[in-house]
Amino acid sequence: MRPARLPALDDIALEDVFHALSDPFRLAVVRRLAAEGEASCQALEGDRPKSSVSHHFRVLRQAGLIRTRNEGATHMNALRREEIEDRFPGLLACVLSKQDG
Amino acid sequence: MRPARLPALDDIALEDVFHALSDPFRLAVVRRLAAEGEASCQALEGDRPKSSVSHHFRVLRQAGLIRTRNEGATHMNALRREEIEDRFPGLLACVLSKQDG
DNA sequence: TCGATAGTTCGATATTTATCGAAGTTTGGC
DNA sequence: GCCAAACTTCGATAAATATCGAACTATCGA
Repeated sequence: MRPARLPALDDIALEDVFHALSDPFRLAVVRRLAAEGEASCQALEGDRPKSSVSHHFRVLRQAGLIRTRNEGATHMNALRREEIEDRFPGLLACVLSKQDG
Repeated sequence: MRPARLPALDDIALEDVFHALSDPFRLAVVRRLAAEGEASCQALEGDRPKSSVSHHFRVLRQAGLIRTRNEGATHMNALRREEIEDRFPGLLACVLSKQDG
C-alpha cells in the first residue's frame, strides 16, 4: 500500500476547489465528513454504484479536500480541515453554515 | 428595457454558486468587480469573443452573484455583495483573500 | 486457499458546459 | 431614419464531466 499521495493545498487553485464542491453529492460528503469526522466510502454512498462513488471521492481527494487512510480493506476518509482553513480561510465555514437554507 | 429579473439568493443552492465560481474567467470577473465596484462587460472581457463573455456574465447573473444595470447601450455589472454575504457568509471573503496564492 | 468485502480502474455512452461566428436587439448620436 | 456600439441569442461543434457495468486489486476471515 503506497503512501497516500496527498496533493499540497498550495498547488491547488480555488477554482478547482469550487469545481469539486459544485456537485451536490460531493458537497454532501464534505458536510457529512465535517459532522462525523471520518467515514468509509461505503458509509457515504447513497444508492449509487461503487464506481460513481469512487469517482467523486477521487475528485475530492484531488482537490485537496479530503485525506484517505486505508484501514484494512476499507478506506476511511476525513476532511483536511486545518489545511483547508489555512489555505482558503472561511471556505469551510461557508460550506457548513445554513446547510438547509 | 425590462426589469433586471434578479434571482432571489434564497432560491440559489450553494452548489450553483460554486459552479459559477469554478471557471477562472468568472472568478476573475468577480474579483475585479469586488475591487472596482462596477464595470461594463466590455471592460472585463479579455480578448475573447463577445458571445463568450456574455455567456459567462449570464452564468454569474443566474447564480445570483452579480446584478446588471443597463446604462444606455452598455451594461454595468456589480457584485451583489451584501446579499451574498447574507446568504453565504464568508464566501466573498474567501474568494477575495490571497488572490495570488 | 477460497470467498467475501471495499474500493479502484477501465471503457463506453450520455449529459453538461464552453467556444465562437452570425444574426438579432437596444440605445445614443448625427 | 441610419449607423455604430454594446450586448444577447441562436446554433453548431468541441471539450469536459458524470454514469455505470465489468474486470481488477487488496485485505480479512474461515
